Amino acid sequence: MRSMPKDYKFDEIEPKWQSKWAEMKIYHYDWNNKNRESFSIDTPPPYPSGELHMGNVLNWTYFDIVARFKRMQGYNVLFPQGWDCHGLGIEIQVEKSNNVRKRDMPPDQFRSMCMALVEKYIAMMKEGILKLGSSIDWTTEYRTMDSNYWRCTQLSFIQLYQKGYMYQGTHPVNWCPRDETAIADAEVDHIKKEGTLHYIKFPLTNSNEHLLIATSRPEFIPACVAIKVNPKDNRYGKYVNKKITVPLINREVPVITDEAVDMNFGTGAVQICTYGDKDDVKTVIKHKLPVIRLINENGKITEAGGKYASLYLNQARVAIVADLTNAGMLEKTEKIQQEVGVCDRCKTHVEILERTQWFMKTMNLSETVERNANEILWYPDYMKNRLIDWTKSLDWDWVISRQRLFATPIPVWYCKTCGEVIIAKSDWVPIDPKLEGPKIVDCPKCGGKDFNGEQDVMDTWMDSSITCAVHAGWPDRSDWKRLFPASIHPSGTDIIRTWAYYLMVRHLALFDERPFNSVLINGMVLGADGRKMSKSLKNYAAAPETLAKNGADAVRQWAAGGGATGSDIPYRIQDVEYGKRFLNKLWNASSFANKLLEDYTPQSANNVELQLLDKWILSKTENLTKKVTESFEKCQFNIAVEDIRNFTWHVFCDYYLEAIKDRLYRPELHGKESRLAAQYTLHKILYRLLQLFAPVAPHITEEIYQYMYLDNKGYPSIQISEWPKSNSTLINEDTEKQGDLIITILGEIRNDKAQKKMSLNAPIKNVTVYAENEETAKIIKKGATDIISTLKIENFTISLDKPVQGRKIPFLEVSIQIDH
RNA sequence: GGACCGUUAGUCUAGUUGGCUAGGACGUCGCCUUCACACGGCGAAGAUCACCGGUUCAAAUCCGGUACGGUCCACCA
Repeated sequence: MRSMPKDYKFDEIEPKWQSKWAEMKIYHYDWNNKNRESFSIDTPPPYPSGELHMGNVLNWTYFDIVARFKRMQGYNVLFPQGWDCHGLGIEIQVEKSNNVRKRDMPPDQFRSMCMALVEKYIAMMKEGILKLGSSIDWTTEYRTMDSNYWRCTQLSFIQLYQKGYMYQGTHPVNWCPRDETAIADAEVDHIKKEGTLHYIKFPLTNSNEHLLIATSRPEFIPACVAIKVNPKDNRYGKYVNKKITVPLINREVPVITDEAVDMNFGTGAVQICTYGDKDDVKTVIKHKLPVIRLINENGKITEAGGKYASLYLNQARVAIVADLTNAGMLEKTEKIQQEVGVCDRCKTHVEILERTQWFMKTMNLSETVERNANEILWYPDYMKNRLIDWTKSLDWDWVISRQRLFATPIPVWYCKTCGEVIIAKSDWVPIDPKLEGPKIVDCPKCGGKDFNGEQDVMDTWMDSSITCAVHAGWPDRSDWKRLFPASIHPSGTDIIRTWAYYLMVRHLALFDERPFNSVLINGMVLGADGRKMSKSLKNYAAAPETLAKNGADAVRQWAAGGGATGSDIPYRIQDVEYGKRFLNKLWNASSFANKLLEDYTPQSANNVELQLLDKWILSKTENLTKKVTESFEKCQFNIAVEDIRNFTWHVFCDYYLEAIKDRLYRPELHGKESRLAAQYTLHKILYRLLQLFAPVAPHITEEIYQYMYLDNKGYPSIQISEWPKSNSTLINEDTEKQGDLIITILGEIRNDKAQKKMSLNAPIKNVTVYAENEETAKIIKKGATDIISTLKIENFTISLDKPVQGRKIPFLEVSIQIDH
């Protein structure tokens, strides 16, 4: 035991331990150790988008607590870290910051610009993760843009193709005209917007009558293939199966019926265009209507648009509305609130295009996904509904091809002669078919010798939805199943429908096994005002600044204790400051205890006779241990943190430490045995509190451990000390009740002093405690010295007579009379 | 429109198998410069636990309904 400095300096101690832990290699997963059970964390590979934000802080704190807790419990913990590099986000930022367009430059050059930006962002985020004290095994670090990761992603594509899960097809897909790529449903956001509903006359063919249809997208009139009405709509019965002439382009289309048509919206007559929205897609399939390709990849009208060809959609809209007005076909317009699909990266209005794409068959996995979602553990449980509901709501297979540059290539070629699809062999990957041909000479079908490499690349989620297998060592380690399925998969409420879902379908399809056995959900970080945290709302807190100012252990307490797991958590600086003050309290209490234990050796305290309050706090500590362990097991970090802090501060410091001071200072009065018992208890309790708090605040607990317990306990770090098991033989309800009685009496007398505006240190002349029965009197007697010495009482009497006056303690069988 | 979550003191929040005399933090007020800590201690005020009904000896907690807020999903062309 060494003496401790007066103040706790987090800015010196936290970095010190962060580097020492790395040197000690205590975070390594030990492949050679087969005795300890494995515990694997499916760490999310974050999208490098700049500096670490408070949302990351929340997530990384959650699963770092799990990692540290499990390590102390003796598990062989795998805590890897990767980076999800590819994607539109980076491409858009590179275009903006360099003022370039990716189509106007060599793809390789653009790719390297992307990689440079990603590396810059990774460095920023990594710094933040390190400063938070995350116990990551950095030897596992990977990037999805690395060739080795490409190999994994491409290999999984090949294997899924072989299993019949990957296919090429021509179907309508969501399309972002700005980014010129297909996107999946999960990448479409919906925003509320004011639109204009146009009431347009559609003349009945060979008649003077006309149908009035209402549409918010008149620009799609050239692609109108039908008009639909509700079969129950009496207004339109006579038009059904008749032909209508589409205005401006004079094409004849049928009037069809569909029960889905809302008779009360607009005019109850709807134009079906290919494709104005997803509903059109359904109608076209259902009624086998023809498809007119009105727009091309960048949102311009095609030849099919006649005189409007080569206009952008919004230009065509203006022209068409003008023409309709001139022709007297536009009856009126009105404003409506509508919700439109936009690209989640660039917020451009999403169109629907029919183009040949690669798909993964996911629809037939929905039931399996649902069953597995029900079988695994969710923290909190109700979050499973998010995945199940999403799975049930899907109606298209997953489109996995993208028309982009910064992504994993699809390892496929096409024979120039016969069009045969050549899928890469497993040992060809990683490979970029844009740069290299297939490793065969002749087309296996026609013998042709020329091939076109696939230009499309994979959806970023194709990279990140195999993390569970890759983390475990697939495809290179034969024993990767030791770590698969992952023990825990952390996910935010916002990415359940993407990451959790895609992980499920990919692994189920590839390995016929679910990827993880439990899911830990974090909510979103809100600003102090309860709204979503964002720079534009001015409620943004910068994580690096917060960490630098308050230290990781304080910020981690906010993350762990700021609210229930899974719920959104506002960022409150008061919570962080409270955490800081708690650390200060813990430090002071520890350095005080350290002083009181200077002459103490645990060996000397064998069979020491414990006093009531010693047994009392020992019993309470065992109960605390039980409760905290259970809370950590259930990922209820907020409950664990609150229990540990309240106990440490208010039970341990305010009562126990105060009560034993006199026994420690004056052995001549209380006896050496009593002093030793207090030291024994103090030594034991503080160690337990440090251990319980170590997963939440690893730095301060380590520092104190090193000063006070290293020699005695022998673990090089408290982080690998054995997690305490609650010792039920020390739990005694009677002892706790008796101790509580003493504490209550102490409190009452303190209260009396406070009301009389006395200093707590001021001596009291007489205190008489009236007990209602002998049993109570006996208990009070056991704690009498603690009461007397803590409160400086000169004459203390325990009486069995009924009191006439004095303080009556509610719910207890005593009352107190005090003279000062 | 559907699903899920929430509604607890001035503010934020805990309360997960019903036993609560509703816990904590911030803020407010009063007292205490007590030999670990004023980044402290002791205390006070402040809550009809959204509302209505039900089950129960007992409900913040379980059930049904209503209102308001949030999130996700689906939508009106």
